[in-house]
Amino acid sequence: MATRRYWLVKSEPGTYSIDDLERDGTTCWEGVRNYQARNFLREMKVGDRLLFYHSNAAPPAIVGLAEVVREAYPDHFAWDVKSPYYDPRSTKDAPVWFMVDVGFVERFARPLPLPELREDPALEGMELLRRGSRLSVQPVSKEHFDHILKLARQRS
DNA sequence: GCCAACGTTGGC
DNA sequence: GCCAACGTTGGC
Repeated sequence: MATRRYWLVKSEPGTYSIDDLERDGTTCWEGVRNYQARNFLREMKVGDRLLFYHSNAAPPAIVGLAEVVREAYPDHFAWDVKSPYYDPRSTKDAPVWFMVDVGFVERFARPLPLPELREDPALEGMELLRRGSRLSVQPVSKEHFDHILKLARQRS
């Protein structure tokens, strides 16, 4: 069996929040329109863990945990002219964009705000913390992932 | 609301 | 292939 991998995915809470995922149980992760992020989506395996990050929030924060429940398949929103994610380059015969399905695992009792993460030497080198980092789907090392779970469970 | 950083587009 | 212009992301 392949080793489980770890990722971080961003979502604006006004668009889709961890509370929405908790309510829905599972959802399709549509709308990724960046090639590097897409390639990471396609590497995901069922059971991989996802840190759920709220971007454009005050403050931005890692707010919970999700898991991959279905591996990459074509993002049909790209075919829908009425969708904000419509992209005519993607066709049913040759899909360009993909999505996975994700399932709710937990909402952290203590969200981890970005400024706090930036100050943590144990997270040095994490993609999220790189200056100017905009990647909405990114791999996370096991060391960083484990540390973040530990932080989420600490009493403040 | 501002703007830095980044990815993409398209002229040449 | 270069690179300027543009649109978007996302922190602040």
